[in-house]
Amino acid sequence: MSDSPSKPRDATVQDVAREAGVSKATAARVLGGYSVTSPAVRDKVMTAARSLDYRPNEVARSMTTGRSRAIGVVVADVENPYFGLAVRGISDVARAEGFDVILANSGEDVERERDAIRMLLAKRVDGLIVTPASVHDTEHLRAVEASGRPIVLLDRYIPSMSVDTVVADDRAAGAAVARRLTEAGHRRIGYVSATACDDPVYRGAHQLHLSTVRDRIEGFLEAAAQAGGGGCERYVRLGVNRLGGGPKIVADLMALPDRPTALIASDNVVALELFKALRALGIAIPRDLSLIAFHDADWTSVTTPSITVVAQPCYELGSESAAALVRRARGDTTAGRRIILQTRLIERESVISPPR
Amino acid sequence: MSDSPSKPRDATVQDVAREAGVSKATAARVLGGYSVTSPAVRDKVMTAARSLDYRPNEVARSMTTGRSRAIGVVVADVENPYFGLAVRGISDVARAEGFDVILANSGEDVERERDAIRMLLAKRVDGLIVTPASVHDTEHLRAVEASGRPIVLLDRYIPSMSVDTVVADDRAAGAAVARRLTEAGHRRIGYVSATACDDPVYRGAHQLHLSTVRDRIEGFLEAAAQAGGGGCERYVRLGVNRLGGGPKIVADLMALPDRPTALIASDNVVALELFKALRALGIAIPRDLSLIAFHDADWTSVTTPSITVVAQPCYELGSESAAALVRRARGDTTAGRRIILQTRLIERESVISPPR
DNA sequence: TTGACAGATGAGACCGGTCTCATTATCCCT
DNA sequence: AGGGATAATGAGACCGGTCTCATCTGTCAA
Repeated sequence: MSDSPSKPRDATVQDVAREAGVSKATAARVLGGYSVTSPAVRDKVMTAARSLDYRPNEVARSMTTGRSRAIGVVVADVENPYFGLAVRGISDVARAEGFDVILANSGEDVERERDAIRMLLAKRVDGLIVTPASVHDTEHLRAVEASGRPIVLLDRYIPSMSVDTVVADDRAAGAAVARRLTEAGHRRIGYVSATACDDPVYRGAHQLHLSTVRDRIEGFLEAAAQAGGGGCERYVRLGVNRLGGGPKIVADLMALPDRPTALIASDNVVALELFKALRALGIAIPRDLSLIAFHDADWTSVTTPSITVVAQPCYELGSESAAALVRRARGDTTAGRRIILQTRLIERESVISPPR
Repeated sequence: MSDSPSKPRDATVQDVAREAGVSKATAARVLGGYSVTSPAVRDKVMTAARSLDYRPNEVARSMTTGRSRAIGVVVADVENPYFGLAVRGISDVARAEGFDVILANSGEDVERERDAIRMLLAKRVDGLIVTPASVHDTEHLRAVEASGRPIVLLDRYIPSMSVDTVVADDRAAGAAVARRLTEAGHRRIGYVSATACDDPVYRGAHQLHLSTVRDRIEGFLEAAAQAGGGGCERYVRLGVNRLGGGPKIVADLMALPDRPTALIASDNVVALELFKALRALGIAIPRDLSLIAFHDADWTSVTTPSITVVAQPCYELGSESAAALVRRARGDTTAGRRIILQTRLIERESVISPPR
């Protein structure tokens, strides 16, 4: 129908070639910047290209080459600044290396993760960076590995996969937090995570489908036990979802006969939930209860009291994984490596000795 | 070199056709789900496809069709949860409508915005959603509009462009904030924005290259003046960057002979900066100074005092823009519309009457 | 002068889908 | 039984690049 106004079909190599009076092959050589051409021809072609406002069609280009100069990133939660920072790390490195970044969001859902990977592969990205939503549900990840397309795991490792993986030292971080608290005198320490789980009561590491959470809890429990804080398993709570659940879990913990004297929040969203719930119950931090949170979210320094946190190398997590992926995309076929970055405990005001 | 192990080149329509014993055209019909085929053939082809683990090559597909069933999103700052939420709104709608989302980050930088748009167009996305980094530097956006590819502006409008635009009612929001403060008795009200600017002193709306900031400030100044708070222009400060600058700007404002009795923060990052800087100076909120911030970031409810904020319809900003874009991609050619969503003031504890 | 050789260009196949058009098989009706 | 409409399939062009291979020209050494 009304197609007359906006039909100035994009200029193609062929069009440019005609305008410049050379063959399609020659024009392509100039425009694609490959092979050799004479300065005179180069000039003619570039002039023609400009006058026709030629823009290369990446789709056609990547169909023939099989490569797209793009890397796909599947992130667990775009809304979380934690991953936002990692994405910036990825973008910066990718850009510097000449790769575009295509970002997709899984929302911690394996189904959507699968979809996102399918789409990215269909778009023929040169490689994938994924924060796997589950250590258990991984055939789709293995399929990528098997297909020979590079894949890098970000933030969470999968024990049975040997692809490049960039993670924080979560076990050490969990242990460091436990030590900080036991040294302050705490023996009954709780751990609260957002990770969804059928059963909010901790029954063992096998329930956990994220390596980060699993490692942190194991590191914490082990270090706590060593320091005389055995049996903290009973203070581990899972599945604090964003839409509440915090108040109930906090109330439960606080109603225990031997209630914990310190709490560890697995990420900044959980920390916020705990903070609110504790305040609502009239439990003062740190007087009645000490608190340490994972992730140095900017706001944790501004609450009253400010919150002692584990700072994680988010940006580096991203930049290292991008660097690894680029190496692979360029042909590196050495064995997969696991890059483990260190965390850092930032002391603030939310930890003191337990009340007697 | 070591190419022997991972060379099982992906199966193509041709391969499936051969395996199923039909022509390439027929196999394509079945696999592409178009035209008509007999149930028997359909069966044979699907079986063959499964056995060969066929996956369609979207690149080839979109080369012939010219469409990619993907929409490109250029967001100003992935790290900002404000946009994170909007992205979720976009994703949800896009997904429901059968579109993939390709996300790119401009970091509020026009140059990167241009790059991102070039890349997305080269990938032949079916449409673009952009949060323009500047109202002034817009030829690349106009070029998209002129090319006939749908483009929707998100969060910020460009007065001279008539494409679909989804924004919050920033002018009304600015006015509402001003009224809230003047009704509490404030007459000297400051406004602090992160928007970069050559000159941190406000000289007029023309310096501002973001419609959001401009509208908010204009709405604020107008409403303040009406209520007897004229001359607040001198309390407007721009360019609080993330890496400090907050302390200096706050110190400057507080050193003025007639220092402001209330401050408005243009977004939650600025609010955080102000909060820290004020605390460092020993200025108590709300006793010495009232504070209202834009964006209901989750942490604003947990500070002491909690912060009165303007809640913005982030998710809806995203979902509406995606809906608009999908409409366009499906062929709607009616005139561009501007969709204006309302904000809401959430009362908390950071506003009281000014000290005498 | 001639032949080897490098540099520059052209012709055309190819990537993996979609889609048009022609052909064949099937069915229904008079 | 014959003819026209319809359904199902095949053959092959096409999208816009890349890339191989052949051709042509000019230079230089023998």
